Amino acid sequence: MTSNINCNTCIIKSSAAKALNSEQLNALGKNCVQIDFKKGDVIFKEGTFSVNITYLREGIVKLHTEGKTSQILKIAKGPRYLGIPTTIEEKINHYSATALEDCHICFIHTNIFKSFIEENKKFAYEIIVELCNSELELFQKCVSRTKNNVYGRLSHALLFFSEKIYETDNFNLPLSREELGNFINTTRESVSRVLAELDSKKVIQIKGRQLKILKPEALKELSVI
DNA sequence: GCATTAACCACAG
DNA sequence: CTGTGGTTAATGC
Repeated sequence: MTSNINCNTCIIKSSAAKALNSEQLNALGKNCVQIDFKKGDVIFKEGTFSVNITYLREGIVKLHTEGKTSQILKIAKGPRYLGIPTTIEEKINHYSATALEDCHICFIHTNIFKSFIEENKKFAYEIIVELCNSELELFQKCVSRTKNNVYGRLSHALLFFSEKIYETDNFNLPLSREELGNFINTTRESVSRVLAELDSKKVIQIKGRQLKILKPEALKELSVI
């Protein structure tokens, strides 16, 4: 149960962890736990105390706010870190993470993570790169949400799932209509209507959550970004 | 004014 | 949880 993890032999290291030497990887193994989550499981929750950096080795999660007006902030696919902004210099999680598919997660003590940043330049640099990518992605999303109408926002989201998450034109949507609405700032009714209309125009094929993108170019035209 | 967009509500699968 | 229809408020032309 309390056996240490061997991070030296991990084949799904983050690009930052690849910069660690063997000694540091041993230290990392002693200061983290790996936990498997099932689809639908809560990984961490908004408002709770947090002393860990969360590393999503494998799987897909949604980062979201709690409450009646729940917003989906981001959909993330492993490998990548999840909780850096909500853990560094913060005691309380500012958002929740829920598994959309089965996930392998490593919880890493914030202290060892911080010490790596101090003692290993390459590690720190790779963390900055990841945070920069994340910010750019959010800027894009921000523009899409501000400049696009419902068609454009949904098109953007469908392309995002297709290109960034599943890397195929044919996949199952990981979200309900309601959640999709929360993701692109609209209502479940609008999502239903737009999906039905795109289907009737043969831009996509939608059956329940089964989605096939027939004309990605058409979706790109609907979205300004 | 008139048309369009999208939210809100209600009700039926 | 979804799909659809009616209603309505806001916005653009």
